[in-house]
Amino acid sequence: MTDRRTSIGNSRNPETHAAILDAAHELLAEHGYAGVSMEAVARRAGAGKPTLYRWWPSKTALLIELYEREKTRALAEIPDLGSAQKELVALIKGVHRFWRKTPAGQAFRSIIAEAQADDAALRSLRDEFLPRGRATATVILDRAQARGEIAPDADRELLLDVLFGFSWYRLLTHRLRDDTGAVERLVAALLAAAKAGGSLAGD
Amino acid sequence: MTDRRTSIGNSRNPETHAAILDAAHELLAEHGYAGVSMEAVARRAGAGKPTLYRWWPSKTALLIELYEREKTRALAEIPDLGSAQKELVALIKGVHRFWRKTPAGQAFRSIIAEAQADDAALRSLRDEFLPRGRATATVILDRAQARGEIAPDADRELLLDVLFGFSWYRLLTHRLRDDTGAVERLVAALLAAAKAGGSLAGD
DNA sequence: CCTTATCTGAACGGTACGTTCCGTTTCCCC
DNA sequence: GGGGAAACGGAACGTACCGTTCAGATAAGG
Repeated sequence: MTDRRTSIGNSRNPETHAAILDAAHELLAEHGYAGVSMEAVARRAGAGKPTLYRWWPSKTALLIELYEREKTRALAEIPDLGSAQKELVALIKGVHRFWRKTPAGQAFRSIIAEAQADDAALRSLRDEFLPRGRATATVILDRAQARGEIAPDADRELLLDVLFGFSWYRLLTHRLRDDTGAVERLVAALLAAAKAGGSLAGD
Repeated sequence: MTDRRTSIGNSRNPETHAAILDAAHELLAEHGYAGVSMEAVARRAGAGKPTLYRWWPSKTALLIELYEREKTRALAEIPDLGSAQKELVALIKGVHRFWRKTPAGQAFRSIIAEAQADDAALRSLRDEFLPRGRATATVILDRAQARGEIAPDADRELLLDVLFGFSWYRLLTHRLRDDTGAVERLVAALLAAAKAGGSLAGD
């Protein structure tokens, strides 16, 4: 959108790269999912469509890179807060805030939506993208197990499925905001079950 | 797809109505979300596009009607099974089976995806479609409260958000199948919390 | 009988997709 | 210093779908 850009020769132009991600960022913030098309991004970025397709095979790939960029900017690791309750609540609420305050929420909604129409996108979402996002939670659960806050045989995957499922549900129905302590109570309930070793423990 | 249909005069032709829903059903089963376009449905049904748009303002509306039709065919009410645990597990597993065995799962994925690109579709999904689906669960929770299985002030909305959030997550990541007793354990954990009146109870 | 509403089919302008070709720029290597 | 090689923007292409409009045909209902 600024001055004219062109090739810088034999290698990739980082300005072009940034301009395209910035354009996607702005379109996402202004018009949501529907406003983001490869054509619109190219127009806004002052780039050629072949340039987009040279670096990103699909719109989903572009959105994923945008999401990761925002993530490293806005989302920090969760430090040791003394209890799994506090840490998990901080994690979930941090993610919700991230989704609300940045275009990342829009991007993520788009990525999920796209995955429902494209099998390859679904596999990449489930097998590469989501596991990366679970890394922070895994650290928290490791600490919790070391503290003895959850049983050694607790079904951690199920616990995370429930927490992220809840988050997805709120995101996809546009209800991230209604925080009447729901996250706190949900985490408390799940931790209680995971500690007892009864219900959320391995089968 | 069968013989030629035409107007039957002054009133709506039920064969046309059925043929369009059947065509959507088949396309959904064969090609998933991506295979369903208003054009493709019209072609397969041997119908005119104006006919589709006369009765359904959007693809989402068509998919919702298709979903409801399948639902009344495949999904029954949950009878009194003696415990909320059994009933909720039966409900959730029934829904998962419904999503797996019929095109309804594809339809529902499409409806959710569409809602991420269209605000009107999102509102209709959240404020009309989903509440209808919660009716069965509400009956179960009423019985549970009458039995004293969950506290009178339990946060029923949160409980359902968690259960359906989990189900959505599994549906949208195409992992409805891996039942290692996950549903049973999740329901048990939530019911325990809702009975204690501590964590899942009203704030 | 004739208004009225339905149906199919064809066509329209608009948007986006993903690709191809072109001419230009500049680095990298010889 | 010269010559690929690869990147860049721009234009155009064919395909697909969108949602709408028009035409022509059908047949119920008053």
